[in-house]
Amino acid sequence: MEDEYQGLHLENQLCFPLYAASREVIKQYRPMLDELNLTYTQYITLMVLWDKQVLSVKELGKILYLDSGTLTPLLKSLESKGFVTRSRSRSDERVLLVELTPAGLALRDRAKGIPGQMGACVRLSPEEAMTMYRLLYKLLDGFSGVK
Amino acid sequence: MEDEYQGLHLENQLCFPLYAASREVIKQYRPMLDELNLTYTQYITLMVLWDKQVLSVKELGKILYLDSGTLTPLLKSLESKGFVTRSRSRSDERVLLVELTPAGLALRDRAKGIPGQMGACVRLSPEEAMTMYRLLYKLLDGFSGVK
DNA sequence: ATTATTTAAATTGCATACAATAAAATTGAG
DNA sequence: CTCAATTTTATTGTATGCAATTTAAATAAT
Repeated sequence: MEDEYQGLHLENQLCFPLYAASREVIKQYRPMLDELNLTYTQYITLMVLWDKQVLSVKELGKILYLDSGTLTPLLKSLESKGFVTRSRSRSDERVLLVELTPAGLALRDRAKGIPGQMGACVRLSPEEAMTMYRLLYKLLDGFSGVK
Repeated sequence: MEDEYQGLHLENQLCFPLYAASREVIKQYRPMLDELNLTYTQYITLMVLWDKQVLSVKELGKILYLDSGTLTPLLKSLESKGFVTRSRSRSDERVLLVELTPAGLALRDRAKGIPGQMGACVRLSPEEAMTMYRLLYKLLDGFSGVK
């Protein structure tokens, strides 16, 4: 006796725990990020900038899987907080360059304890975390270009 | 030579591929769900109702990890589309009961191919998918109650 | 029974996400 | 060169997410 709707049960989905876990993890960040006056999306945006210093919206979007519809207001918010500057490229006026300010750079020091704190509240062994990491990237990579 | 900001690199995060993969997976659903006039969140809500038929907002929220701030407008939208009814419980007027309509039930038939289609576009072996599934639930369970 | 507490939804306000469209600048074909 | 196609952001509109507050109903304590 087959259940023709077998696939349509929440507990048989991979997408659902992915979606739920993503949101729960982001919730765990909140108390830490509140102290820095950052949201999670702003935090990962700064994480990219701490590495690169200057970046176009396009490049940022490619790295974060976000488009200008999300990034434009987010970057304006980071700008209003004094963490980044936004300016047009001289060589191509279409391109908006996002650059870290000294205040934005200084935030890195206040944020450096966060990964450790998050690691502590995730109940996965290092091996499990690494396995999940690899599988998540494999899943992500599997979508690229297929759009 | 230690990098004191080692933890603050996007590629060293578990949260980021989780967040990105979740959104990319949900994007893959869109063309299929558009045909049913459903969003992803509405889809998983119906998935619960296809199992239970009647449920309070509270119970639904517990299952989906969502609160009334998200569910109230979502359920009103599903109601306006004719897929669910919303009514107060007789025995406790605080409780709002959500119930599937015949049209909502009928959607299940049009949706039954979706899990298979999604499975096909996820480039993970069954074993990998199962491993990820288990790890995601382990991660999720690790947060319960720690709030 | 009356009041204080608790509980379930709804509401409010803010910040994403993202599709679709628009606007401005650049590039490329003829 | 010149105009059409392309590229990069910005804007618009819709739908979440979620913290915080409010409202209404039920329960508990006295």
